[in-house]
Amino acid sequence: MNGKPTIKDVAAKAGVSVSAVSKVLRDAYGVSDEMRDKVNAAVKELDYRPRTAARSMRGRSYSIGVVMPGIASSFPTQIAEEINDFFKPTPYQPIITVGSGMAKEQIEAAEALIDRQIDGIILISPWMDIAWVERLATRIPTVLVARNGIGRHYDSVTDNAFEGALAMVSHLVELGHRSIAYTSMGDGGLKRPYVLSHTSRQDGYEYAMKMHGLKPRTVISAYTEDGGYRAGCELLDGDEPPTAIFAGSDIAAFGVMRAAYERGLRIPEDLTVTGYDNVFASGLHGVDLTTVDQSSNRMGRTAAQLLLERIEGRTEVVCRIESPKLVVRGSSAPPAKRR
Amino acid sequence: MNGKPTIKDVAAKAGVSVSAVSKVLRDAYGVSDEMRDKVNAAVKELDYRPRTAARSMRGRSYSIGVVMPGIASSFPTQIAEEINDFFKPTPYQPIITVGSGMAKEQIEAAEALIDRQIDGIILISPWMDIAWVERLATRIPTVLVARNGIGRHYDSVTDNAFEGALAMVSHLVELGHRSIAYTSMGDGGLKRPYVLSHTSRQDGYEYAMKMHGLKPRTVISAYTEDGGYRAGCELLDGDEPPTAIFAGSDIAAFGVMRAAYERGLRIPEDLTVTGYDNVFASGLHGVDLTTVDQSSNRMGRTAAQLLLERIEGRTEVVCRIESPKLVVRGSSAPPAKRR
DNA sequence: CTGAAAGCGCTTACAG
DNA sequence: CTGAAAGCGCTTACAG
Repeated sequence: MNGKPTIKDVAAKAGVSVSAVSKVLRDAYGVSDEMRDKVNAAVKELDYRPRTAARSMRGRSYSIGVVMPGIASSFPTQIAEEINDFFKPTPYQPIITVGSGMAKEQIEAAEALIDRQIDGIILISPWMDIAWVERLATRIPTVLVARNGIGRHYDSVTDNAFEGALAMVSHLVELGHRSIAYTSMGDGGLKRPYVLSHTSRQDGYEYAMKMHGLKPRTVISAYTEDGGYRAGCELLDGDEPPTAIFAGSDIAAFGVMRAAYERGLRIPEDLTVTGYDNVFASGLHGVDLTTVDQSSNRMGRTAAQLLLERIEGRTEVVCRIESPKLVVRGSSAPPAKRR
Repeated sequence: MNGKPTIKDVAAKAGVSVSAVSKVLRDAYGVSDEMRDKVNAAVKELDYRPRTAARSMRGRSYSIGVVMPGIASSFPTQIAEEINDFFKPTPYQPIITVGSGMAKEQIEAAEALIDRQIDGIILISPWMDIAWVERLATRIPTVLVARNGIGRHYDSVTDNAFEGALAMVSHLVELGHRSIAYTSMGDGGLKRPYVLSHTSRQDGYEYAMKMHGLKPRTVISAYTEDGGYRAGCELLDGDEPPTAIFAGSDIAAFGVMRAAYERGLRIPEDLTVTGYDNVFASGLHGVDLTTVDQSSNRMGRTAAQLLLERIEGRTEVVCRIESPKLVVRGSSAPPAKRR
């Protein structure tokens, strides 16, 4: 046996018939416990997974279709929409699957797709450890979005988060801020240099602070409105509240703003708040958040393009790094003379 | 031949071999023009589409996998995420596909899924005409979200948009407004009662206005920030600018707000602006939009539940209508004494 | 309870 | 250029 194991391989290893394996797999009526155990052992040993395509020729595909209108409203959805647009004129159909921000769920989602015999896969902000990704990439054309590091078998598209964070800190320092805090999130156990963008943003922030002779001050919490709120509370209620808070994502910045308003602070008069991502809501009047745009409008297309090239045979690794740009709006201003 | 046509049926109809059909389909080398024409005619006549599952057993699946982290940031994405959560503990895997807000693209997206042998399909805000949907529903379990009317072969989940719009108008009238304009979007040629939610919102608005003895005034434009902006400009630059603008969607309301601010108007002192949907951004400090929440947090799960029941054999039609609720925030207030 | 055989709808060498 | 046959990896009656 070579390549992905089939039901035949399982049957051979377990020393039973193919139909018996099929029955155990489908939990069908009429199998002895002994048979079940033997088959399950063989399945586990071979790491066997039934192919949905073969299955659906007779039985069910266990696939549910969902058709929805456009979705470009956050970084991942924007990327997904561009991928979709890119493949429209080709015979390929993107099928999207949603995991959470956890490695385990993302692996499950990816495997569900592989069971469906996809020709290639794009992972957006993937939390899986790099060994898993490399293994995946030896089996199927793979492109990663928003994950740093150069792979051996896959392509990647990232923004230069280090540079983006650096630009933001420089902007704040130029305005006169000296006490600039940063909110980030945990690294999820990912090891350098194969980290997600936010780690690289944090690196950029810390590097820039030191470069300007300032002391970095990072609070770790979630990249959610609530996470930002908690980080904001911690910073603003502390001994020496900063004059500027650079949130690692716009969503978190919204939470920081809430904490600030709750304390009667005006933005930007009393406190400067900035973010990263340039999501739709950041541009709204009344929000007007200074942020960094990671040019996600190109990242999705680039990822799709790279995947297509791989499907068509390219094997050399390509790693594209887009340059982010600072978007200055009304939430940043010089610090108040005294507090 | 009965059921969906196969390559065999095409071959029989065209009077050629199965392999010949396969070659024409894949544009492979070595087919005469005559053969090509015969096959294409048969394909068209039978409305044949190759099954991706069978295809992928030897060749390509023409499916691209995209794995992305959570996406609940707009009405459709929120629905999609809940569907996803619902199926997590089941053996079914939702595969999401993105169309635009146009019937043609949505049909293409749906067909791409059917080619992949899905067991059931959920359509979110579908623009296809009802005959197409009914035909689909006779072939495969189908559930519609946010589309009015009771089907013969499919289930549906909607919010009571009429009631929601009515509640909003009553709120505005209670505040003292008499001149309340509304922004909607086109009906896309859909015929009553099988309309999308926004038509029903408009009906509710117009009914409520008449009920209060007021003259309805609706501007049609897109449900986008820009569409709202254009509608806002039209209303505010007109002869008798309204004291309140009820936008048919939050996104459009953001555009109306931009038009207002651009003209130096304060919200809510000089102009009341309200929306519908209660998207994330509406709750942000500085936006603080009065709106209607269509309890989309239940709609997705309900749709998934109904689909599962259909897959498992139910055939009676179920139509669930959720009650929306008014969310009063800072963008609505009594009209200025004089303008 | 277990297994040999047919078949799902395609594609792919291989003859003709 | 065209077609008969084998095969992809499963499931499904059907015997045993």
